[in-house]
Amino acid sequence: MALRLYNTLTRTKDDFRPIDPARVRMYVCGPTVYDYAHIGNARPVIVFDLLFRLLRHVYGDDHVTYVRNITDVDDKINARAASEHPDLPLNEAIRKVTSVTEAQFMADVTEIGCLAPSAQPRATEHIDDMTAMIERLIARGVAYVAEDHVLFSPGAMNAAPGPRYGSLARRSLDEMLAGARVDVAPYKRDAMDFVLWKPSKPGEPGWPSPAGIAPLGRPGWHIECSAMSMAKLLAPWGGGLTCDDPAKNVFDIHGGGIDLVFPHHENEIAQSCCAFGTDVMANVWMHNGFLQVEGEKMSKSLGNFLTIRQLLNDWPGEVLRFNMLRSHYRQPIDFTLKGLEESWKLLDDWYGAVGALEGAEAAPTVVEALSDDLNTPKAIAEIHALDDASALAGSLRLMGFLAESPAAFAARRPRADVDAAEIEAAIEARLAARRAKDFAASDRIRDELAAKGIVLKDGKDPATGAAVTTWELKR
RNA sequence: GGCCACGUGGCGGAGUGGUUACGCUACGGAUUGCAAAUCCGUCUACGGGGGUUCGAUUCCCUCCGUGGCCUCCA
Repeated sequence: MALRLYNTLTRTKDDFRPIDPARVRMYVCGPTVYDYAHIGNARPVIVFDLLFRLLRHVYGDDHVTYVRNITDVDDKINARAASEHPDLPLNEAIRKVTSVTEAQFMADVTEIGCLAPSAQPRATEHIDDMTAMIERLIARGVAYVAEDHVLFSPGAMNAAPGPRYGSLARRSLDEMLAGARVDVAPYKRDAMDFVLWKPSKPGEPGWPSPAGIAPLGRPGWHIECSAMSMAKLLAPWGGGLTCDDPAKNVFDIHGGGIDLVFPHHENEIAQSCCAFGTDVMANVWMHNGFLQVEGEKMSKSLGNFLTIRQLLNDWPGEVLRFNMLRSHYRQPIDFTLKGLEESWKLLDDWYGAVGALEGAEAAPTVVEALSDDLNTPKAIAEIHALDDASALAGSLRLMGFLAESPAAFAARRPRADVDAAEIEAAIEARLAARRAKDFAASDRIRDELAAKGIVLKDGKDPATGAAVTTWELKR
């Protein structure tokens, strides 16, 4: 069954063929660890986790390498560290902020059903790779030193043969210049030049600079992904700066949010392609659409800024995950309470239908839907069409659901403020009244419980035929 | 201002140049002492206006609306 993926680079949906048929290599831009991740951040994490699971299903669990980086060098981290731990030396405060935030992120995404990537490199662990790459870019004439900065020149890149700057975003340099709104730093030769390395301010974290620059410095944002993808996805297979074979310096899939297309991914491509002499950095570029909350863009000023952690207080992680996958990953998504309720109901139904089935296989129809550029709405429709509990369980597991027992999932419904024994007693009294055909009393008891939000479900014991009543809290 | 997406029935949400996706809700039936739950069934759509076509929700143009990006912001 062919896997087809939409490629932002070509704007077409094509059959996916890994460079190494036995080894799929994927890189996804991960979080900047300065604060709780919000639900918008969760979208690419969930989407590419699903792709990771599908690739493992198709190619085998041990034949997919998924790298998701952690950005731990950033101005926002510095600012947060300074304001949160004013008593500590900045570097220590930064370590504290990044380690706490990273642990929180991992806990959050684990709870929404995401497998750990094969590797999660931190930017600070790959500074040497970045400076080596920067040296290479200078040597190749596409980067230059100015006032202790190192800048990449898209103009120089486009003056040479090879890939064009702007081909991912489909914008020419002229168009970008025409749209530029921001003041151009004086040390730049050209407005489009972007920073590879910059000097650290006093007190900021700093590392030995490349290109003979004396002061300590720190990397620009884009170079880290070029360096870390090289270290984790090229070097282990013979690629990297010491390899002069362009064919070994390309990996399969690069993913992230659609807002990263420009400038982040465009710049990554420029850096990696110029450093390695390749035409592409990765063969397939995948981008997930943007997320809104209750029809509005999420922002702190609107007061609708939802962190994953806040949502997990009220909703099971699988409900958040399902709600996210109800829309196709490239479409915009509107995250709403109504949608979460509906998602929870469906998961409840499925948990009930599946029971305690173990080790089931996914339905071919579901795998096929997912193989068509992760068409999750179609996959969900196919799940609805299944009449076999085993295929249902297998299909849901493939998508990262059913991680807990039906009982554990059912217990996630809030019922803290009700007295179960009291309700059971009322139910017994009602059953007695019904047996006595005292329906007025029976209905009164039911109404009283309903007023407390308790819904009764009448049934029969399949063996004895005796009346049995269960209850749950109204949603 | 420039560039780029998206706009489907009460709601969510796929898809397609001509034949009811699917789900939730609502409604009808079965069931029930009556309900709830369950099962069966039913209804409503393709933002506005032009164009191409035998035929467009699907292609093209335009307008409106929403959103994204435009050099360090996920």
